[in-house]
Amino acid sequence: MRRTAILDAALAVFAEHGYEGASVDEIAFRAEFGKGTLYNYFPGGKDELFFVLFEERVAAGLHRVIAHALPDGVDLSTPEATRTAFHGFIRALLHFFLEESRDTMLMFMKEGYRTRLRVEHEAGFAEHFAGVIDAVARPIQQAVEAGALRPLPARPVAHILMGNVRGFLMAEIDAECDPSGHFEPAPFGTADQAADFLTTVLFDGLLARD
Amino acid sequence: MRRTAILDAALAVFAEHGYEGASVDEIAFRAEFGKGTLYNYFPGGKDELFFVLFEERVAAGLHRVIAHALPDGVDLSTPEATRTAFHGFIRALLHFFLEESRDTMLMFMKEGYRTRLRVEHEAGFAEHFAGVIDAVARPIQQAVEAGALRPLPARPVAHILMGNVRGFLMAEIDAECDPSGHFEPAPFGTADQAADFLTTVLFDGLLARD
DNA sequence: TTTGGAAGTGACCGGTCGGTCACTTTCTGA
DNA sequence: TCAGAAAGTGACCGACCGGTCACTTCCAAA
Repeated sequence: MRRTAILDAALAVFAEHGYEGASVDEIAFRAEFGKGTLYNYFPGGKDELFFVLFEERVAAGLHRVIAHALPDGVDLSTPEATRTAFHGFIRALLHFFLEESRDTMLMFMKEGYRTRLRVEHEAGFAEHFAGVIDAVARPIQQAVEAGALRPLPARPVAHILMGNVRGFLMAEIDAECDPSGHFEPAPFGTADQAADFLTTVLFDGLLARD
Repeated sequence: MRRTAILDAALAVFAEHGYEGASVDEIAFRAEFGKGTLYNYFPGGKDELFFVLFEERVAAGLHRVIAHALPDGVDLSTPEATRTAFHGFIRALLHFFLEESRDTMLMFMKEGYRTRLRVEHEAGFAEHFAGVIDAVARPIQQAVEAGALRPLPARPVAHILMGNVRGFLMAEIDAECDPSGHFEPAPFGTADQAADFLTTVLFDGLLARD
């Protein structure tokens, strides 16, 4: 499938150089097609490539992880069950981005903010973002109603949760992009250790309990 | 002071368009100088402007807030005192970025990741980042040793804390850049409400307590 | 008033990049 | 076999941008 090959190449180039730094020539070269062919498949050019990638790789990947790790009917009736469920979710997110599709993560990290700047696609991006947050907020709301979580508004909590995962991934990029060692040691350890750590901080809280 | 005028203009343009989108012509135009003058003051051009701004505005501002809100000798002997101290710190950070210097925040948010990509200045950027994290980690370590916080490693906790502030600011940008209303309502409320919310999540934890 | 250097300037240069389109190659079905 | 359509191509174009430098303006000291 030509389309997929072009998207793969575009993802790799966006992940490596960011949106501005990516050149359509390089994308076409890596996909082993002429630039004209690329424009046959994506008349909108660079812009359309970025949007489609965000839609089909980033947003779709996130929804897949959410559906798998926090399925309808997951037990959220007690604090312990809720903690376990979200611990698994955080771990699944980290594994997805770090291992399954690293390029997706890099594009997501480096260019996340850009989605707010492109007026043409603003509505589309906003829809995807809101969809992800909503999908995470739903089980949170459920757990709040069951008395398993503090009575906090669900969407802000979902923002916080996703923001912390994002923060961990940023730190990973730091450590990776820094051969001189200024950022080492990697602040969170492995993906599993990071999931444990994030879960402890977010669900148990930083304050000591007797 | 010419230098300051140029830096002010550069900060405004970087905040508005990001690093790639900013043109040296526009910076010179806004500073009301010829482009040549700009190169007299900053021979390194765009790159040097960005680095100096990051150094003198972003990093210096963060250190000022830290020194003011978490001074040496602040009481971190009990969970309650620690919670109060960091609540004040989070509030001070949000106020600094949202009210005192919005452009600084925007540049910081939009281009934070870029600092990892510019090899020439990598060491300088890394030093500033590490310095900020260290300054936050120091009181955290103190509180951990006093038994006020869980026995978690201080630097990762500092990362988490700063990452959450960053996440809130990102959400603010979203809400601000979205006239069509897809992101509304602003997920965290005012800066003070956001500080309360973040403190609750991070220090008390999400799980319900009987 | 003169003068020499410091400060300021913007037209210009080389290079890059997104996008186009006239042309070539490949496919298909009659 | 062949003709016409579909798919593929890359040289080229115009726009833009960072950085330069020969020139002008300013100013302070003599």
